[in-house]
Amino acid sequence: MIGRQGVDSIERRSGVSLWRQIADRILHAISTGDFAENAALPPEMALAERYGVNRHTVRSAIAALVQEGVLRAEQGRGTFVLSRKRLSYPIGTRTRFSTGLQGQTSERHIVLLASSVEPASQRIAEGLGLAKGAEVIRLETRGEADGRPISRATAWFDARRFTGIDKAMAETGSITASLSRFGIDDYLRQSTVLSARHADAADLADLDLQPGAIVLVTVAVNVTPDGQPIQFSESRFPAERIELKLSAL
Amino acid sequence: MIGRQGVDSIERRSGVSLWRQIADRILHAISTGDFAENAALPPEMALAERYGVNRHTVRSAIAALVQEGVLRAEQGRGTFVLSRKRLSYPIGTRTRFSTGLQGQTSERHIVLLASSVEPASQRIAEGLGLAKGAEVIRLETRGEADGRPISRATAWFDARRFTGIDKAMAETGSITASLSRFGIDDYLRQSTVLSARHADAADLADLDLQPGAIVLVTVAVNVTPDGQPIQFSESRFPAERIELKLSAL
DNA sequence: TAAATTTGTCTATTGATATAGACAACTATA
DNA sequence: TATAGTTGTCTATATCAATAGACAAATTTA
Repeated sequence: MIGRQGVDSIERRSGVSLWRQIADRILHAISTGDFAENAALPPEMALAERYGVNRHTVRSAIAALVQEGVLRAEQGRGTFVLSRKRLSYPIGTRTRFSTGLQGQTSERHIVLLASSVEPASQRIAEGLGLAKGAEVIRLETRGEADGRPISRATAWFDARRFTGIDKAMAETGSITASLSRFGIDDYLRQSTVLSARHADAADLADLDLQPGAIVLVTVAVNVTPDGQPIQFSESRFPAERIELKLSAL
Repeated sequence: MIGRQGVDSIERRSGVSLWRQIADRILHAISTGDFAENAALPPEMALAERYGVNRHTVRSAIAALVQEGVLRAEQGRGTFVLSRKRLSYPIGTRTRFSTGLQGQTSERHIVLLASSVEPASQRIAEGLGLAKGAEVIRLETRGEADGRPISRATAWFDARRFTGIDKAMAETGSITASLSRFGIDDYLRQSTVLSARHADAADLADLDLQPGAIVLVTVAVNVTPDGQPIQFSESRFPAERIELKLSAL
């Protein structure tokens, strides 16, 4: 063996408290199967030793995860991992919210949080092929699966072409269904740009996340089959609940 | 306008210190163009008011970003945004490290950090179509562009078929070139699964990141044109330096 | 040159974070 | 039914994070 193993220590005075770093590690260990679902976590003392911190610090991390609904602690018995797998959200040429999660969830839908008409910013105008400042309709939506928020999206449409899409969206709860009211029976994903950051205050509230949570961010343009841009969107996915599976684009 | 605007406050007693949250916001503002590159940031007092914190807290955030090389502070003049754009790393059917960043960087290469032979774990065996426990070669690599680390990858190959690929990698500094030594002139990306998390201690060191940094994680399988799996890999990209552009898969 | 603006440094205080130890409460098991 | 193992609660202490105010140092502007 050349080289070295992965270090397993935590960072002090980093701006991120130890209990949150340990909470993140426990979440990661659960997601990789290192800590099995429905099974007991190692005892607090063992975790404290493993991460090189005090037992009380581990307790803070566990308390946060209990609060988040990831763990359940039982006095005298142990602390148990509740089963909530990360959903795998497919991204491809025909990315659709509802169909992609079939088989993984029993229920899923989109909620329209807000809508407005506004002038297009530079990047949105570019994405939609409009002049900067042209009127666009903005839809703020939240995707939910089995009652848990799993996405938070902002979508923009040409206001002239898609007048009333906000109402259609509120009524149908589906982008696909709303677009079909405007004669668009098929659309493709032209481009997707992906990044990640800490959730901001609005995302924390909308996605029911704890401060410090990470969101995956996609910026995408959907087009008609003949290449006409119809939708520009930015979506945020909580990284602790969702992974993105890139299928044939 | 229905609904509400994005909240612009920060979270207290969240496990993430205010100065780090503000540092993240400033980074985000720079990446969205809200704070222009090569221009002065608003004065500390203005930022303190904007984020609802004390001037000293803003100073802590700025100090961290100066440390990271994002800002430069000059007494009496102001604090300036240095220009370091986020690179756009394309992911598609023919994802290649070097070619994808052409035009964005003047120099890029891969460094082999370590290699070893080990038995395949469950998920790696599945990915490569081998029996669990079969011998695989593991390569630990770092990708760099213009002298800055931009990726940290672990790749596994069937040890029987690719004996000596570690040496080839060390000599050529290229996965593509190494594979061609084994008669593989073309390969495709079969699948990519994407997630994000905080960088662990090893990533922090290897990618020259500050604690609390976020990494994008891709888990991918590369196959020959006839569908034979040849490489299983997990790559970490610093979210502050890289965004992933999903092109035609 | 004087005034205004902006970053840099210092002291002081408060609350959150982390460590340490002791013991209570509860559960499983020998 | 003891006993060992586990989580829950309490006190105490030290360090980090955040606020507050004052003033110095450097630069720009009137």
